[in-house]
Parts: sequence; structure tokens; C-alpha cells
Amino acid sequence: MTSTDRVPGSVSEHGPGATAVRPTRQRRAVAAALEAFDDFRSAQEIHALLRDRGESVGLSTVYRTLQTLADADEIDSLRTETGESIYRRCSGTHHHHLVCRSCGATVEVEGPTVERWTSAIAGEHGYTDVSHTLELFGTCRACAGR
Amino acid sequence: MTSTDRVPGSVSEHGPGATAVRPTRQRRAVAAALEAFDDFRSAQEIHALLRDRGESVGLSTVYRTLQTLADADEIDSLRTETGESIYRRCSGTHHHHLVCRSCGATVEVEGPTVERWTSAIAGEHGYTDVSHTLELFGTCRACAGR
DNA sequence: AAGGTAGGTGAGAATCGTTGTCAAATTGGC
DNA sequence: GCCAATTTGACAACGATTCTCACCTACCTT
Ligand SMILES: [Mn+2]
Ligand SMILES: [Mn+2]
Ligand SMILES: [Zn+2]
Ligand SMILES: [Zn+2]
Repeated sequence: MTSTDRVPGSVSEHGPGATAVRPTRQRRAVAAALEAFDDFRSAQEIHALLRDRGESVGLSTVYRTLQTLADADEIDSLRTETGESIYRRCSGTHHHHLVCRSCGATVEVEGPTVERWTSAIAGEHGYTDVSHTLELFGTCRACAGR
Repeated sequence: MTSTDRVPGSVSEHGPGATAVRPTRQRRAVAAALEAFDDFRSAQEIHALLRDRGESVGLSTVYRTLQTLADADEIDSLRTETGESIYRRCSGTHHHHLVCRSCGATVEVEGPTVERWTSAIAGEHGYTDVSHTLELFGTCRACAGR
């Protein structure tokens, strides 16, 4: 699982005009931090973790890196109720999340049913180029037992 | 549609301990502003509208009122991509939104299919007390035609 | 290997939506 | 009217995120 040394965001294009994305120490560190977590974390939390680990990375850089990764769909991001952006490594396929409100435990869920429903609804109303956001929040088994 | 004069947030309880929610000019103004719009608006936009109308209401009050209304499920609220909270009057039943990214035109959609799916998924994973967020974004017919 | 350059970094300042403060104003019940 | 509880709003404070910009660094070109 942690086999590839591929640097997040790296684009192996050739010739002139290729957008270079450099595998810097900072980008590797952020990517590694994401691997260390199983649940969603904020940019600030990741920044703090790296600082503690002694691999300090500037806060601006952490923000930039996370956004770049999210834009490239290499990590998932969502917003907490308080409007804070949180990030998590994710599988490559389209999916949604079932998150424990109490401990943050996250389960990736797929929903062909929902995917079909969303396109159908959008079509009925004449909307095109449709995207959707769907997140489930609840209390996981562990947290339910006090 | 604009028949009732019921003040948003009003709770008609009796006896000692009843939490009074007063129908002030400010609260009426915010409620009226929401009726004037058909799509989602931010607290600041509503504040500006009221100011222009000459029914100026303090920004803090606008924020407070909108949040109170949203907490009471009397209006819908969601977050833009930039993290800003926007509000809209809504029907009383549980529903979701299909919003035009371009002009903001909003359609309320219901989805027994989705509701069923979410509880099923949550149950399968042992999550209880589940809630969900689901929003659809697309381009409406009008905006699609240039 | 040296140099050139586009891309990357980070400390600190700036944004900006939102929340907190608190004295003054308003409301509803008596 | 009178009063206690509630509400208001100008203004300060917050806090997450973004911007600035001088300094680095990876990497391509001689
Ligand atoms: Mn989906
Ligand atoms: Mn639903
Ligand atoms: Zn949990
Ligand atoms: Zn539109």
C-alpha cells in the first residue's frame, strides 16, 4: 500500500510546456502525514504534526499542497460544520463518506443507486453538467457503546 | 404563499419558563427579505438589501436571526464552495437542492430513494443517529443556452 | 560542473466572513 | 406606566485561509 514512491501531484509530461510539479521535501512530508492518518484532518493539524515530527513545513505550504492534491483528486476534502476544510487520503474511485461525529472514524461508501438518482433528477429538471456532494454523519458502533 | 403573518422563530408556549421570542421589526424585516428572494443569499447580501430598502438592520442581528431560523428548520442553509453560509426560505418537509452554478436558480428535490439508501448504508456499518447532507449543482436550462 | 530559470517556500501581513462584547433600546406582562 | 428579560448594533476580536515577496531549489541547458 505504501509501495509507490510516486510524489503526489507529479505529472510526468514531456517536451516544452510540460507543467513541472517538483517532488520537494515539503510535499513528501505532507503526503506522508496523510498516510499516517485514517480520518479527516485539517491543514493546521497536519502542520502541527509535521512540526512535532521535526519535519516542519510552512503553514502556507501545507495549505497549498493540500489544495493541489485535492484539486487533482488525489485526496478527499470536505467541510466541517464550522466551515473548516479537512482532508484525507482516499481511494481513486468516486465515493462518499460515512463519518462518526464523535471520533471521526470514516467509511468510504459507494452508491450506484444514488449516482443514478442524482443524474435522473438533474435531467428531469433540465440541469446539465451536474455534480453533487453527499456526506453521511452518525455515531459509530464503538462510540455508541459509551 | 405570503399569507401568514407568523413571525419566524415564534414559539407559542405558555406558562412559566416559556422561552419568549419577540417579533421585532428586525426579525420581520429579515423574514420578509427572504421571501423576496427565490435563491440562496448570504447574510451580508440580506443586510445590504435591507439597508437599501431603508429598513436597516444591524449585521449582527441579521446573522443571529438567520441562524436562529436555520436552527429551527424554518429556512435552509448551505455552504458555498468558498465556505460562506447562504440561506433560503424553504418548504417544511425534508428535501435537498438542485442549484444552478451560474445563476443560482434552485429546485427543491425529494428523494425517498436516497433517504432509504442512506439509512441502509449507515445501518450496514453499524452507525446510528445518522444524518446527511446532499446537494446537487449543475447548469440550468436557461444558462445552458448561453 | 556552472549557470539560468521557472517553480517552490515561508514568515508575516492582510482578508474577510463570522462571532463576541456590552451599553443602550425595546418588548410584553403586570 | 414600571420593570425584568430580551434584543439590538457599533465596534472589537477571531480564526481559517490567502496574499506578498524576498529568498531557495530542482532541474534543464550549455
Ligand atoms: Mn456520488
Ligand atoms: Mn435527504
Ligand atoms: Zn466513533
Ligand atoms: Zn442558471
